[in-house]
Amino acid sequence: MATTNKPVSAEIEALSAVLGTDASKLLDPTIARAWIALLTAYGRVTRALSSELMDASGMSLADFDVMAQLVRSEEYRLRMSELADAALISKSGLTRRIDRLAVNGWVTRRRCTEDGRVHWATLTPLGLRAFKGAAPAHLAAVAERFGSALPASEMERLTRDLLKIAAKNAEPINS
Amino acid sequence: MATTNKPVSAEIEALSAVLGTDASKLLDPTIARAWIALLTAYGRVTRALSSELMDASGMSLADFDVMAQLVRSEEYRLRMSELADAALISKSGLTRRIDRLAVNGWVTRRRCTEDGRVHWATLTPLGLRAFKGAAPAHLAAVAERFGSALPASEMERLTRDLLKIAAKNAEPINS
DNA sequence: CCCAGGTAGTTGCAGACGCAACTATACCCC
DNA sequence: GGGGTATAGTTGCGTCTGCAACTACCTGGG
Repeated sequence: MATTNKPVSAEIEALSAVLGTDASKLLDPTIARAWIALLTAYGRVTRALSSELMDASGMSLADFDVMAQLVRSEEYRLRMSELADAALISKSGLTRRIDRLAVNGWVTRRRCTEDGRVHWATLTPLGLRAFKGAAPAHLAAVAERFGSALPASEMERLTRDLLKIAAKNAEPINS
Repeated sequence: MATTNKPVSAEIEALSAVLGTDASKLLDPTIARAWIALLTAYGRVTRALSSELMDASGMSLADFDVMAQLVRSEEYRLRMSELADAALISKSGLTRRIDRLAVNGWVTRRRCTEDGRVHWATLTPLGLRAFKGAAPAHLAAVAERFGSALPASEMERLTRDLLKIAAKNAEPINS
């Protein structure tokens, strides 16, 4: 990664000199710049959003994502594995995240009566209230930190491009 | 976050119903889609790159970034705090990362003779060799997973957009 | 029946991160 | 030149993560 103040192309030039071969043949400078820009933009925005959300609502970004998935689900509940896939985290990560949300009283975990292997994670009324309390400020922060940088048409183009990249890398997260 | 298979706009619709107010006034759906696309693209690409790099070279993505910063620095060395800023991690994170790299013999840490507070992290010849060994495959993977999704002109536009977003969120990482 | 094999979820473990408090050094100014 | 302040780096601590091994449960074939 590079800071914004230094020209990113220098990275490739330095690598070229060191690698003995022409590094720009290994990684086109245009691509390198874009990749570093993605890392930088992602890192800065998520860092800021995460600490703002935590300060305002005592909720991590990952908590918010998980609860958002439950909010948009029927009866506010999902099976553990569905939820893990939707929130893009590992099964074990979800187990412990639900533990923490359960301690707060925001989510319950109940074994399914029809299939004993399945557990339902369900948003509680308290959890729903917490989410409703957190969402406005968090969504406003996304709009401010991320959304306000580009006009709408450009934002749509950005979406298309990013989804193409995502599509190129569509692999399941849980084995 | 959402999976790719579900229409992202559903997220906003579901939130609207639940939040009681019109969620699209809190977060424009265009922005929401773009934000989720960014999270998804970032998550998938870095996850894949990270495990490929680790398997091939026993090096984490963060290790690679730190070593890349040293490679492009004069005399292959940087002060701890410069390096932390350049690699976008916290001071304490860097301290421990350098510990690990030092155990591998890839980096040394020496106190500066002129200013006793300063410590220089220096890439060793062994570290340089490890980096040279890892770089080609890793850079090729970046080109494949990230770079090949878009034509060059589009990639440049993407870079400009991402840098605008990064610029909107330019805050120092270390207090 | 019951056992083999598959699926859902949890747990042990090791690695990583950041914040805040701490140590060590330098600098400044009276 | 001694005390206050600023800077560089490390450490204690709590938290988060994923992988691999494990438990619990279901299901289908003999």
